[in-house]
Amino acid sequence: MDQRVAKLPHTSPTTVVCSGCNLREICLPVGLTMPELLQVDERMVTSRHRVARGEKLFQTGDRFESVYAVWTGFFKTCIASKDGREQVTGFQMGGELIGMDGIGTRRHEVDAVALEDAQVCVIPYDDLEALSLQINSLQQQFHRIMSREIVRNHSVMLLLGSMHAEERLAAFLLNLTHRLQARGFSSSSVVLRMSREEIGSYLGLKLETVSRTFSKFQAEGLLFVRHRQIQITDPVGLQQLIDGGAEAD
Amino acid sequence: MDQRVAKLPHTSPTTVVCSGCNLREICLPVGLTMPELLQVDERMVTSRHRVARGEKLFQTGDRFESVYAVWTGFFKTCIASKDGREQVTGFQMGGELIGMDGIGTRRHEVDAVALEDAQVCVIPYDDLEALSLQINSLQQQFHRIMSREIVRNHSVMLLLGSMHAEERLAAFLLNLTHRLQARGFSSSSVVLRMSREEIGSYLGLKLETVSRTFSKFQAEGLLFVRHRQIQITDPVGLQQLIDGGAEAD
DNA sequence: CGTAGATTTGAACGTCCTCAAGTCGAGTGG
DNA sequence: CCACTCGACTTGAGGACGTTCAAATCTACG
Repeated sequence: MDQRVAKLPHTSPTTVVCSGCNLREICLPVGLTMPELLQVDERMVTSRHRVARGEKLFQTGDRFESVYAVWTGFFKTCIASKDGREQVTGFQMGGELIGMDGIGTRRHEVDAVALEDAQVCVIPYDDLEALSLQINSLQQQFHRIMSREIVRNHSVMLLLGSMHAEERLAAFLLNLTHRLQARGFSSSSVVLRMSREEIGSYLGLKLETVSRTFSKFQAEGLLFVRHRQIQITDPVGLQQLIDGGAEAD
Repeated sequence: MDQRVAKLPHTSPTTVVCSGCNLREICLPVGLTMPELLQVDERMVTSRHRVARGEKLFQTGDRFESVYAVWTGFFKTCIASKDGREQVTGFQMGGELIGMDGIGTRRHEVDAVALEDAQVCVIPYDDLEALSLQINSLQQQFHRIMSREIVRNHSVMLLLGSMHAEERLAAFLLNLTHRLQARGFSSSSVVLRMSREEIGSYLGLKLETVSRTFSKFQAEGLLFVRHRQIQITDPVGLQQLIDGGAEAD
């Protein structure tokens, strides 16, 4: 459970090509021309790793060498303070980048755990930096991704700092469905890949509160819950819950 | 109050040189060699803006054109949701960069407000990108700064998601004093530049709770409070408050 | 010196947490 | 195939922490 997959012989030497990847329109190489894409294929030595459910892609303190693009599967990233507190800082799905936390210190500052069997593209950071110096639009895209990560963090702060339990869970669900929709999945039917406790950690709530809030949403006709299977029947209602939540202000 | 300073004729055409700046060791150009620094001076057209206390350097929705390095003064950045909720996402002091939120969308995603009369170095983003392509260590440094911003956000999430009021305020104060110390100021005597309400917004607490917690800290002999003047007498005690806060886990 | 805004403090309330018990479902071995 | 077991989830009751509402105090600044 605590052995790192990066050390296991899961690396596939198979030629990994961005140019032929179905995720290239939402992943790192968005906006690159075909010649640029081919350069990326050739010079950004990209291998793939498999990470089994429950295993870590990397953990806090590991030397930082690569960033990872999720190809298949689903991850969480989390930090733990000395005294055992854990905070989930994000959930990542296909086309999203993991590991940028390590650039600053050259050590990873979070744990990245696969919530289901997953595959990631390994992007050696030195190669990425080197190629960024030559492909203008790659540099731009990388900056955009980091910037969006910062903005995403801000909205989590807004959520944690000023929203009530119901608003947090509603915002979480809508964010999840929007991202799934962008990947061609149903926006109403979701199978959660994470436990109530992990959702709670991300949202700053206890698992019981998450569970209760799901039940309340169901009682109010906003969705159907059955364990990790969620059917959202009233996304507008969920959105209104968020928008109207601070009218008193 | 809501007019943007960027549009006012405050820009100083005075030659602004990173190579001669007292903050160059903690600001963007950390680690650059002198020749590289001179190139930055020459090609990263850097002017300065004055921003009066209470005025905005930029606000949400403004077109993104530059990032800003705080030279003097003190800022807050915050986001507002439609329904009037406000969340302070950070406080910035000398040597820290503001505006990276705008890279992703080419629009600023936060408001940046001066909490005291301030001066910032304007770093046109196109110039920064262009020069990053030529000065390897500038690119690296910029990536490091964005990465650290992400990591900082993570620790705010930990704070908001799993800490109690006292722990939050203790963590806030220690973070502030550490940053002031790195800039050569006393780490025990602090003049807060922000109101209780702004601290509360950052920490996900109401201003009354912030005030009460300050009073409690004083009663416990951790510090002296007198309005915005803070004397920290027991930083170790504050740190223990944070470290020991979740022993039950 | 007066006023507006910031801060402090008190009391009652509400949301979420804690603790606890019970339910459900997947995987396992008989 | 079914009973068993473990972990995940649900639900209830009581309590804690932080909020809300209110009033008093203080400071800065014109």
